[in-house]
Amino acid sequence: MIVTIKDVAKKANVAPSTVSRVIANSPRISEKTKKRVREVMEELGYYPNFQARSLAAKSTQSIGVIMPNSAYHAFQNPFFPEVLRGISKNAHANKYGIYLSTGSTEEEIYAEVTSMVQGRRVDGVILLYSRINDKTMKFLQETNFPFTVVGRPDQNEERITFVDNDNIFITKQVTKYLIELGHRHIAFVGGSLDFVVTIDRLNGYKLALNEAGIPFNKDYMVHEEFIKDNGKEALKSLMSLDSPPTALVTQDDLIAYEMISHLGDMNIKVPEDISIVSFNNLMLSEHSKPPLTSVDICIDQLGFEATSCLIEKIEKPDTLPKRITIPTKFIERKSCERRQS
Amino acid sequence: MIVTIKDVAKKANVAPSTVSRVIANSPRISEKTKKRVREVMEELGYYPNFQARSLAAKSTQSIGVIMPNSAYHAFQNPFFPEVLRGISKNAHANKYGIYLSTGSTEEEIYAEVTSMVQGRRVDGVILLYSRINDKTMKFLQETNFPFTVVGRPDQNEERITFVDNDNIFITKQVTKYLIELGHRHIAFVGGSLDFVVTIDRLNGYKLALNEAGIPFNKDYMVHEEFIKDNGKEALKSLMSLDSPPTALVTQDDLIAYEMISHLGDMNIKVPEDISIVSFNNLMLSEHSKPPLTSVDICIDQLGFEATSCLIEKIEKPDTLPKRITIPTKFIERKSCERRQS
DNA sequence: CTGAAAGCGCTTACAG
DNA sequence: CTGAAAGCGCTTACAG
Repeated sequence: MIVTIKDVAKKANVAPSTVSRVIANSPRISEKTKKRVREVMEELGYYPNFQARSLAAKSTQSIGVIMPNSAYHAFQNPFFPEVLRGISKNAHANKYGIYLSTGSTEEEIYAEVTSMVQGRRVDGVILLYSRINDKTMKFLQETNFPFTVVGRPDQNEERITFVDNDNIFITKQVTKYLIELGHRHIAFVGGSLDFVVTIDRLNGYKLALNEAGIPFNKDYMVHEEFIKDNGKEALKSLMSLDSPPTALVTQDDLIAYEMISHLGDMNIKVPEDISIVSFNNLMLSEHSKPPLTSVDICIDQLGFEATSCLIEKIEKPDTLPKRITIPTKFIERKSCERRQS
Repeated sequence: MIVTIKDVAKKANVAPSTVSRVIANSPRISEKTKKRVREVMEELGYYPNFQARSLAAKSTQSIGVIMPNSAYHAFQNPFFPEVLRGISKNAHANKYGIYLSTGSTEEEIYAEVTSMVQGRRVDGVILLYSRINDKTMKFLQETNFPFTVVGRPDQNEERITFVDNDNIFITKQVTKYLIELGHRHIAFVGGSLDFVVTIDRLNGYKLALNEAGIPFNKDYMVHEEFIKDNGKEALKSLMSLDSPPTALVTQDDLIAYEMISHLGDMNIKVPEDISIVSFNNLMLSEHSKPPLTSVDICIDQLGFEATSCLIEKIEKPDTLPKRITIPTKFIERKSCERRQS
């Protein structure tokens, strides 16, 4: 019923091992034999069985991609499909398949990853997030299983291969940009502090304030937890401070859109009354009202490079750990304005 | 080095077959033995090897998910992560893994699917799109491999299990809604006509016009091809017709956002000058300017149900083909207005 | 350049 | 309730 390597071997008058070598395109087989075997394969409609191959060769030719469970609106955030695109472009070119893990709690993710790794379902893993004190990452490190991270690990940075933007630097730049426009009351609207990306961006923001001699104001920090519950209320209390911010640094374009909408409801105009800079430069940001000034972090490149590093690690286990920094582009649009004093 | 079923068997003083039965939680093994074996598994850190299991049991416990290659902005469109969420929720609950295929051309997709199927890498396949005359779908049907479709197949509808909204009906409703607001010049801004979803929605639109005695005007049809190249120009020529439309039915919220942006540049106001209804009800549509009137098609439910059907088909091969229709919700917001005559 | 044989780590009739 | 044995479909030293 199912055509196996034996059927091909018999019909082509060779040994199964020869057929196997033809599949692998081994240079040790003569072109003549290869041709004949290939014809038979074609004729019989032979396809190699992945499981058998994996078991015998101890390589699955697939990589596990781990999504975070609770990043802000993860599943509606175009970040993930975009990074997947980068990953799959590269994986595909190298003949790797993608195994997707999407646990909905930290525990589920951990369980999925351990069984994926221990059960040898994949040859390596890409973590699409970096969270503080992450069990899953710790596990991967301890078992010495090939993995790479999109984002900066919070521990053992020097011993883990990862791909990231220079979040501290770019957030500093972006905050400086606002300061140079005359803003002094700048709020930071970020994701969860469980994620390293939030911490890094917050730090970049603080560095810029510090350099400009602007004191950091805790009331100017708004985090995911508040937004999720009730973004509007969070924003309202921010805007009713004694000296409300005249500019926002938001973690992600999606959050920026939401903020702009709420501000509109409160009759606060962007950029006339308040300036906004954001990150990710989603396709839509060009078309939002006003068009959003945003940092393009080259999401698909993050995925692409993480995949390169992983494949390298899988195929040459003694590859040294490295950090790859993906350059960013500041896209100036219309959501920021000079502060009238 | 790697702990196998044999190691466990030896240490627990049972046969490998017994260990295997414990893993499968066979009722034929005594609780006492199970307990002992499980303790040893724990102690040795045993994890079953997926490949070996798959090979012996002829079941991979994973499903292949096939993304389209060129749907409008597929990789920035939140439709896909959303549908993936529905799929993974269900797959996970049933102990299936997800194998993602993301070829970038139709040929690549076809090649990936055939090797996935013939190589027994997955037990079944979900197609996330339905395109006219699709080789891949034809292949799946001919090989009689378990698969389901998110969307309506263009051929052999009665013999394929699929999950869809009632696109014809809902687009008719939505067009009627515009007609009842007094609009007579209604344009249809759609995706590619290669996809059945576009055809269905276009037909619903035509039906509504027809019922209202409004002649169908070919100039009122704008398709993906034009938008992609230059959405602005496409819109400009639409709006500079002798009698430009006073309302748009757009295929997808993403397109709607883009149109609203371009219209803004042309000083045409939504909804004062032109009304827009759209589909998908993305998270953002609540926050767009104006908030978008859109049809919620329950994307994650599409994915969830498609997965149920597929798993049923995998586990009971004689399950009859069926169509499942996911109900939709019309979300009325502020992007439509009564036509002043 | 090719083949015979062992083995990858499981499952599953069959037998008792 | 448990075990011995064959087999899933490949790969890969080893030998010639």
